[in-house]
Amino acid sequence: MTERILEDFDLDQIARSGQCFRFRPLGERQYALVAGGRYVEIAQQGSCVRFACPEDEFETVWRLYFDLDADYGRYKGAVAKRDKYLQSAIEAGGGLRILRQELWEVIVCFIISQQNNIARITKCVENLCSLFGETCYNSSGQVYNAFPSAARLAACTPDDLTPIRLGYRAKYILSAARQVAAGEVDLAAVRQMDHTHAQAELMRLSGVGVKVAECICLFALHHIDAFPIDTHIRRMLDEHYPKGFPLRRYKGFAGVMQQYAFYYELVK
DNA sequence: AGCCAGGACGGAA
DNA sequence: TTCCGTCATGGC
Repeated sequence: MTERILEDFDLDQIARSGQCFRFRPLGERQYALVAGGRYVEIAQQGSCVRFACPEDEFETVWRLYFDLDADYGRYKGAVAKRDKYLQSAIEAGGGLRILRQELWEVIVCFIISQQNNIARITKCVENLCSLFGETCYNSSGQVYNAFPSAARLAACTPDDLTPIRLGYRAKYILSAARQVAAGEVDLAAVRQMDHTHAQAELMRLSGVGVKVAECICLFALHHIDAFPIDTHIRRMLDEHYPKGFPLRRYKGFAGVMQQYAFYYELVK
């Protein structure tokens, strides 16, 4: 068990932010999370966050995963006082963090996300893991399913994926899995690329366009200058920033502002 | 019944 | 380059 007092951290906001689909609610401000091949239960009371794991696991895994060494106060402080929209967004979602999720998992999750809603995306991901993910047991006897590897999915037929209810996205995922499993797209190399090159390389994958590639860059590769524009962000930009979003002001971390805005559009 | 959901793709124009 | 029809599924 590890406890920490964390600033700019809200477990509910993070779990509902739509960047990760593997938070399972356990109770009031409590979640089970499978990430990085691990299962952990997390609970928050006020600013106190309890991780049901040893200190060393918290330090070596979850500190990085939740981006706890970054100063989100600095990001929020960069917002202009007169920018009422972003100020409201920060007020609503000031506890958000940009997670560092596993690359292949984020690729698949955001291929699924296209023309879809978060509730159904979550169901698809759960189905995918329970059907094809390796069954794992942690030290406290918890049973959980890892996210299925590219090789595992590449071995599937379209019929195998029917019960997942992926719709037309199933063929994208099978194709992308084959590209990765065959080494046609080298994910290890993508991890070493800068934002621009990573985006271009990711777009070689079946079912990955500009928006999905930006989500992958932001939520897996931690290129926090990535700025995915989906239907909500598009509508928000048209309504609140008709003469353009101040990307210059947030140079290098515009993706953090995007996430505040996206979350605000979800909950407002 | 029709519209929308964290879009991408292939083919026209 | 931009535009357009199409692609599954489920909730409202």
